[in-house]
Amino acid sequence: MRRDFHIGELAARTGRSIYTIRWYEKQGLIPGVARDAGGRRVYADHHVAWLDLIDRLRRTGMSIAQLRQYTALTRQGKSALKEQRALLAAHGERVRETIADWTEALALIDAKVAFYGEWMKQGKRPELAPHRRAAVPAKVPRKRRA
Amino acid sequence: MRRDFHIGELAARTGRSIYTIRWYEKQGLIPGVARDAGGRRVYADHHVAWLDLIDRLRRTGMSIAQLRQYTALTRQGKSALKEQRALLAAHGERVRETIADWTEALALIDAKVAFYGEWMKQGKRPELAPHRRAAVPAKVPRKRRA
DNA sequence: GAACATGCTGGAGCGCACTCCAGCTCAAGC
DNA sequence: GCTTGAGCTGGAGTGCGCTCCAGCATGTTC
Repeated sequence: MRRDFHIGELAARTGRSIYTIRWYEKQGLIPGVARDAGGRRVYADHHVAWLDLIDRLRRTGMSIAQLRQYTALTRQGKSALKEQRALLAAHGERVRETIADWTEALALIDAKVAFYGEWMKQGKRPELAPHRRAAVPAKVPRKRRA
Repeated sequence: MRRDFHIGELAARTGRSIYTIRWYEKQGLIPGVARDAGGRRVYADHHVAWLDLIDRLRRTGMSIAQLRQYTALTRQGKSALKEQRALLAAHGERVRETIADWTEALALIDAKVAFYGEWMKQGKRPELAPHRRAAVPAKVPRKRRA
């Protein structure tokens, strides 16, 4: 069974570039990276799993800064369990909100696509374009950049 | 009833900054902006609606470049209806995929939060951490930066 | 007609998340 | 023992989407 390996294999197994992995480490997102006699980084299977988790969080909009915080908490282990949980739960909440937001947007997009369909079918513009009546609240400051 | 207004009011009514509005126009995202005698931009209510639509699309991950394309198509009016519809439908598909992706990620996050809860309750790490068994496909090149 | 607000332009700057390079070391295979 | 390949470092560069500024023109109020 495989024991450990170098950065090239980690890159291949996670789909991230070697550059990115080194950069992530520099940002404090990859704890527990040993070096071999020649100064090369040495990884084990759990690093693959960790990078996959990181990737899930990144892809759901978690910033590098928050990821750094989370990583720092996991480094503290058991003593910071509560904080680890809280951070992840908060992120989950943001994800839930975003999904709701996107779902709402999707309804609008679908309506507009249907509207175009009608327009094409009838050869003339149907009454009241959907986006002209959409009561989108105007002043709300944008919370996330999804 | 209100007829038209200047950039300050448009900014106030859409929640975007004056800078952003001017920049959007430079990027070709705001068609039909007239000028008054003094060279100032003049807007009407439909610009508010348009900016709200733009915002919906932006917030669901449409890039400025795609928005530019879409705007160009709407400028062509009826003759490009089919393309407008296709572009929006394609975006809708991407939104659908992203929602699915995020929903999947949310399940993982919730599982991990629950795992932390167990750990804290039992005082010892439960069997098999969820992210260590998650069979995330590794090599798939990331398609979007959500 | 002076003061103040609002708007204009071109262009510089910024924050984020990478991405890449030059120049070097080290290890393994022939 | 020499070539080849993989990895190392510090630092520069990139793309995106804004954000802001200086310096100037115009409009409004008193």
